[in-house]
Amino acid sequence: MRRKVLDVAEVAFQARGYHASSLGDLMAAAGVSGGALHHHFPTKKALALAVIDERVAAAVEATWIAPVVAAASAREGVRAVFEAVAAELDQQGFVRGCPLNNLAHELSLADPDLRAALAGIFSAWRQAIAGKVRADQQEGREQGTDPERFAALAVATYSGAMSMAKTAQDATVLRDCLAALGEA
Amino acid sequence: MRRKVLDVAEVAFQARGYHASSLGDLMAAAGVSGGALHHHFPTKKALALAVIDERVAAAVEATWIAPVVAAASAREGVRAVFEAVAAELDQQGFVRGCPLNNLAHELSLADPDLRAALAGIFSAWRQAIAGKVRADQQEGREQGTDPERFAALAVATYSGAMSMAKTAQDATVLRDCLAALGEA
DNA sequence: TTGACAAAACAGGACAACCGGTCTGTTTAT
DNA sequence: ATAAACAGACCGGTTGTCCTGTTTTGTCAA
Repeated sequence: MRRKVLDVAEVAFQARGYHASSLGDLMAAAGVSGGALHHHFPTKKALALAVIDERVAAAVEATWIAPVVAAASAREGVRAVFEAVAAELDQQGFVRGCPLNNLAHELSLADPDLRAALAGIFSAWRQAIAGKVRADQQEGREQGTDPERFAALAVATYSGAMSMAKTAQDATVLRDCLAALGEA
Repeated sequence: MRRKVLDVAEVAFQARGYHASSLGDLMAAAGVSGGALHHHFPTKKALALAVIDERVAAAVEATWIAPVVAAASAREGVRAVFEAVAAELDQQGFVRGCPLNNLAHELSLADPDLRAALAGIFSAWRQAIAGKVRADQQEGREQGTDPERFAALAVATYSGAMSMAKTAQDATVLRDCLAALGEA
């Protein structure tokens, strides 16, 4: 039951946003009653926090952190993620946007607890990339690059490109940005 | 009257978002009645379209397009905008986010007309930057850069950095990204 | 294994507040 | 005199929270 609600909320929050997803819609989609929903998540905010902590964090880990950590280098990892996401969006034919950025945009100014949870995920993401750059430097694969700044640029570029791709419903901008990063 | 409503809606939509800004709140803040509001904007969506077409477009023009067009080069213009925005956010001590990206995130999947209006602003923004790069190339100030890709990267990086700055309530990431763009 | 009991999970109704849109009447501007 | 602008009431529907009652699950002792 709890998992059904989380599954449904994760999808709805990404596709429509938090405010535009009513508890009624989520209950109907998950096939649960008000009593059951409120037993597991006493308030709508509690549900959002659970989605952020359990689902959004996991999505960033799977889409970004794990591939970068496992890649031959940070640059190779970033390139691979951009390409994988662009290919996946092309195949889907629809761009729902980045789960983290979709919620971060909507909720960062709305609630400090939600903002803190979202900020924590951004921070972990950036630290993972910066950590990989440092490992690259120690092993001679990279030099002259500031790890924190590289990480900030990678996360910002991806976040912005996903926003643009969502508005344009076209994943080409991801490839354009990757090419421009390679050139610059 | 009409202008008061637009003023108030522009601020509320940026600060809280469209769905979390009720017409009641906007009316109270603008000091107008329901009759007056609906005379000028028959539906909430019409109000959002007006804010996008008249206020968001103007903000992107003032913050980005005009300075880049007037700069010595596209790269100099991009640098100057990042720095100016970072400085302004530091002075404000608060990050509300980019008016275009805030609404684009919330509304792109919610309504095709709103998405089209937002996409149009992104497109004009990118074209202005790409056009400046082309002018630079013709006058020998730039070479070997793909104008469209450079523009995509500049817009994406700024958009992503503003999202991150809003979540962190800290403008440092704008400077980090600018420095990383300079290095890369 | 069974029965008793408690806790957890679930169903679904009630509630006040809120929402955007519709509409009639009044005021203001031309 | 007429059109535009404005006031504010009304409406049905929606919303998240709160709550009581019922069902299911877990635990324990006999």
